[in-house]
Amino acid sequence: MRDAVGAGRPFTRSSHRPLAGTRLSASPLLSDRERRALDDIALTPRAVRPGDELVREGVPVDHLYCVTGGWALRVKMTGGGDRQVVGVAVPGDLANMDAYLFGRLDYDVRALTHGVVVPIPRDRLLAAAAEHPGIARALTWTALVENAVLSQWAMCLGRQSALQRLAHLPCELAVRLGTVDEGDGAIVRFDLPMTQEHLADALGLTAVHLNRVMQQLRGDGLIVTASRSVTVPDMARLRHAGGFDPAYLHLDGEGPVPPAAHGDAAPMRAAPTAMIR
Amino acid sequence: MRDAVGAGRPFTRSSHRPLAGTRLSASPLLSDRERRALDDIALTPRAVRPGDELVREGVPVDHLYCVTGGWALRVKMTGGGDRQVVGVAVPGDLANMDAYLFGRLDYDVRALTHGVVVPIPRDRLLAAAAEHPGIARALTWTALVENAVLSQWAMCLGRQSALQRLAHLPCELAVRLGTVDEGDGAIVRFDLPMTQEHLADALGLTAVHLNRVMQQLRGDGLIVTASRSVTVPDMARLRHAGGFDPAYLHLDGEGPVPPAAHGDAAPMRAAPTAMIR
DNA sequence: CGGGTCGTTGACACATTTCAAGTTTAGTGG
DNA sequence: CCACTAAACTTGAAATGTGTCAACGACCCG
Repeated sequence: MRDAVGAGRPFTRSSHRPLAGTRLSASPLLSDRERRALDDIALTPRAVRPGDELVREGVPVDHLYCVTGGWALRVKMTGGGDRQVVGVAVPGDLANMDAYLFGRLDYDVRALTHGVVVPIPRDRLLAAAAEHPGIARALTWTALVENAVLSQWAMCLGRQSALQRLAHLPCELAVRLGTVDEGDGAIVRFDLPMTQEHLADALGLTAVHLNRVMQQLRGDGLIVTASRSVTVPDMARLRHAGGFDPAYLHLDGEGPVPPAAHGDAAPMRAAPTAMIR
Repeated sequence: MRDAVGAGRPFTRSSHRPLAGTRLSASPLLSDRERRALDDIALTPRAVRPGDELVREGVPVDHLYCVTGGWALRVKMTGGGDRQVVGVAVPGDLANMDAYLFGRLDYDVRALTHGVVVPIPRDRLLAAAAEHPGIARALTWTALVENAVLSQWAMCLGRQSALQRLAHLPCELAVRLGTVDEGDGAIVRFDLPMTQEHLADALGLTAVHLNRVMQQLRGDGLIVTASRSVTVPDMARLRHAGGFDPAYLHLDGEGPVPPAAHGDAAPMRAAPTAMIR
């Protein structure tokens, strides 16, 4: 049984490599030189607290925020005031890629937990991408993966039952957190700082109904929930219940490019959650 | 009343500029030189017929397909065999951007109508993007817009009623087709070659229920449907019903970059549908 | 003219929402 | 460390939007 919280290599954040361990920086599409160039333009990490608004819909942003510790949520508001979570940023993720090319975003980003974000100035990133093709490529890769995740969410929202959706989400998160490798390991535990209301907002459900469905999942022994973490006794069974197939996450670097990667093309994995305080 | 079919400037496809009019090629992020480089690597246009499968889930692809005429749908299948449309490609769109960096895709792409696609070899595109920063940037832009659209769909699927979703879709399509500019013009008509079943699959509904909701929209005078086209008597009213705000489409080039664009940085607009046969 | 796709209807089942309490848990300040 | 308060989680009963099943009608193309 692996554990995303306690275990994992310690998350070293020498101030010279603020992006180390980050999904973007760990991309095999980057050369070491490019990786360094990225670290060079990153600003000094900033602590965030639960509920902090990193980005507000419609308000100009000129930084990309790379979440190196804690979680953040991307949220859209419907005209009627309903909330829909359209993205979850776990350690290693970019919270607002769109800021790379869009002046203003059409969603909010809020910190879900205490955490750390590394701001990356848009203009310097644009310059870096222009100079280093690998950076441009890694950014596109990131956008395309987000795309694939959103497509999957759309499929779940449109065509799966509440139970399937709720089963699907932890499967995805476990993989993205690096808690479980592609093979469906046995018993897995990880932090899940989302409240039931957050989960409902992500899955297009009511908090009330989500609660009931979650009880069902618990009753079936598919998940065990502690205070703010989940244990999955049998990953294979949960995956089956949620119709989960990790292919869409494109973890295997089955990319087209026999990458220009030389040096530390380490297998990508999210940095373990590094809370503040 | 503008009309996307009959009207519009004729779609000239001099074999030397196969991508002219395309969203990618029209990007203000491209210099003329880069635009030419794109055209140079494009292969000769290929005619497709309704139902043709451009891409199949899991099968390796090494071309991006730019739809220059007709429509194509991106479709994901659920484990239980249900269909979810996760993307609509109208003339000017890339049908399978992910092929740029992913070996295999996690969705199918099928031609919805007779049409024309311009294949772009992945490896040559990668090389071109490495050489021309503007191309890399335009590709990322494309991916980010797709992202924004998917987020919006997720919000609709998760939090809007059947009626709102059905009202929302034509609003989006009208804008993407260039049938209506940002301001909400008055009366608008355009081709909508999707069957009710396609629409249902896009909106996460049953064909039966979609039919009923559509009757409601018709009854309210919000849309008028002809054989395979829609007329929107009052765009503002339909937008209101669907909670549509075009901001997420990022049509206004409110980008960060006082672009390197010189020369024909024409306002982007989809090429009018150019059917074959 | 015929066959198949597409659209339309009706009656009914059911998943999910709504409303309106409770109960537990976590966070905060004394 | 306890008390207190707000946030999170549960529960029940009733309303409703959407799905299901099954059939029929209209249209288009060959």
